[in-house]
Amino acid sequence: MPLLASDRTVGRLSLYRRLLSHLLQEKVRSVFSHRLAEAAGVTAAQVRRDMMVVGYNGIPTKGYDVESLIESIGQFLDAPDPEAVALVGVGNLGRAILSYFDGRRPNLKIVAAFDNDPSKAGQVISGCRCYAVRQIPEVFAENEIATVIITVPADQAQEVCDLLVDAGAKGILNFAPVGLRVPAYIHVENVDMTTSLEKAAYFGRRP
Amino acid sequence: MPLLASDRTVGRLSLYRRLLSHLLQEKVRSVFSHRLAEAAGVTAAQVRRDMMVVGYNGIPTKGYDVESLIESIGQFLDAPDPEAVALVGVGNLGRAILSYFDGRRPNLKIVAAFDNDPSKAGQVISGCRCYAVRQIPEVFAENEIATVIITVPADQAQEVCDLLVDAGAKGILNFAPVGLRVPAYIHVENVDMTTSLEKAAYFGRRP
DNA sequence: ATAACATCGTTACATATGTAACGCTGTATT
DNA sequence: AATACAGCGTTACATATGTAACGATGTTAT
Ligand SMILES: NC(=O)c1ccc[n+]([C@@H]2O[C@H](COP(=O)([O-])OP(=O)(O)OC[C@H]3O[C@@H](n4cnc5c(N)ncnc54)[C@H](O)[C@@H]3O)[C@@H](O)[C@H]2O)c1
Ligand SMILES: NC(=O)c1ccc[n+]([C@@H]2O[C@H](COP(=O)([O-])OP(=O)(O)OC[C@H]3O[C@@H](n4cnc5c(N)ncnc54)[C@H](O)[C@@H]3O)[C@@H](O)[C@H]2O)c1
Repeated sequence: MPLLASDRTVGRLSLYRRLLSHLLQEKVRSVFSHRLAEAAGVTAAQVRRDMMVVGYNGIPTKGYDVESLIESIGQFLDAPDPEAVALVGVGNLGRAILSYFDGRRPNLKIVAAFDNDPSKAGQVISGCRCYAVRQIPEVFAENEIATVIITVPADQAQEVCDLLVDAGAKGILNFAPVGLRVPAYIHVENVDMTTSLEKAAYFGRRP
Repeated sequence: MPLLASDRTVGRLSLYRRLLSHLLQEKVRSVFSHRLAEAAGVTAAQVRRDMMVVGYNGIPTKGYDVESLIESIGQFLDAPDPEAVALVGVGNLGRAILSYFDGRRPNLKIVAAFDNDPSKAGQVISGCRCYAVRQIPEVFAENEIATVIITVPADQAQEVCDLLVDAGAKGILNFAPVGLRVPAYIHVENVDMTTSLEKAAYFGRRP
């Protein structure tokens, strides 16, 4: 299993897996690179090339076996054991995300939420328990949390980020519209909705 | 003003503008490519190259004038007149987005929200009026809406998308985890949070 | 005034990413 | 059993994107 996979490739693999899961729900057993490509919005060659990365082999005239391909992508993308995820900032967006991920990916489950609003502590929102910010170190240690989601106001994001890194976070999904300063070994994935909306408007205008 | 700008370039320009706005709030008048690059997480050469695209010229030893650079990027990215945006699906995520964009970008304002839940129609949420789905054509025509945000459940997204395209949408920001089928001249910008979270986890694990 | 210097704009180069071509493989059909 | 063929894996190619190098330029200090 090669350890090399580009950012883009990982993104597509994640997408393929979701599409394959839908197919499985519809009792589809096998799929050709063409069809998977069409659903993902890429070329068939791209799909086949991505399969090389995960080391999965299809069968000519049969295509890919949906179930075992999901399994293979999982082995490549996921950690060996289910992973615990934490979210910080139980506001409008944070609550929406908690409800969205509730029960969605068993291997990547949000098990703890943190907020500095005292009234949040102790609550259970969308199946996720809320804690005070000062409890981050202990909860992270108990659950071996390495992946976190930041949904606090922009002016609080860096401060919160530092706490999370100290507590052992390695991968950060950041929704605050600020560039976080982190050590080199930490990975930050930014979701920038303002930029996305401006891109939609720009390219919608100029085809 | 060249009409060529890659997806990535547009994304960075949008980011630069936000960073520059922050600088302006702090009364910073001018900025060097190095500092802007650092804040954006790119190289100084990248910043200078991007400035070529918008046709803006800085001054050696002075750098870029913050205020006029914001103006130039705006002329490049934005439509000549303020643009109206619509959102469909006033649920958990939709409401969070309405509150987030409320009064943020004057040139790109969410003026209408749509939902098929009758109790939503007539409400005003975060300064945005809600309508029934069947009112899409008239409201789009009245406000010349070309950019839309889709936050309906996945199994409703394609249907809603078709309505929006018929009503004149050109740029679509899609939060539903499905690949939308649209005519070639329509631009779809997907925000895929599941993929983003899986990427954060994957690259956090393997540096 | 002029020389020194930091930064800019631009061109040339390097890497990353995506596309297409091609031979191989396994199934189905006669 | 032989043959046709559709799809796969792989390699080679094309394009897109990012990085660095270099000469031009304007400001500041002597
Ligand atoms: N709402 C959206 O759709 C949206 C879209 C894009 C980006 N964002 C960004 O996401 C972040 C959250 O947005 P929101 O709309 O949910 O805001 P919000 O104000 O509704 O929620 C923020 C939450 O963070 C908590 N908080 C504040 N400081 C904290 C701290 N130091 N430690 C822990 N918790 C703290 C608050 O108590 C609150 O519950 C912001 O940075 C915003 O810019 C939001
Ligand atoms: N909540 C999140 O953080 C999150 C994250 C990523 C993606 N998403 C995606 O965003 C979408 C919305 O998520 P949500 O959590 O807000 O769901 P939600 O159920 O809270 O909201 C959906 C809203 O859409 C409305 N709706 C349903 N069908 C409609 C139709 N045909 N026309 C108009 N309106 C319709 C519903 O009345 C409801 O108000 C989903 O596709 C979800 O997968 C959500």
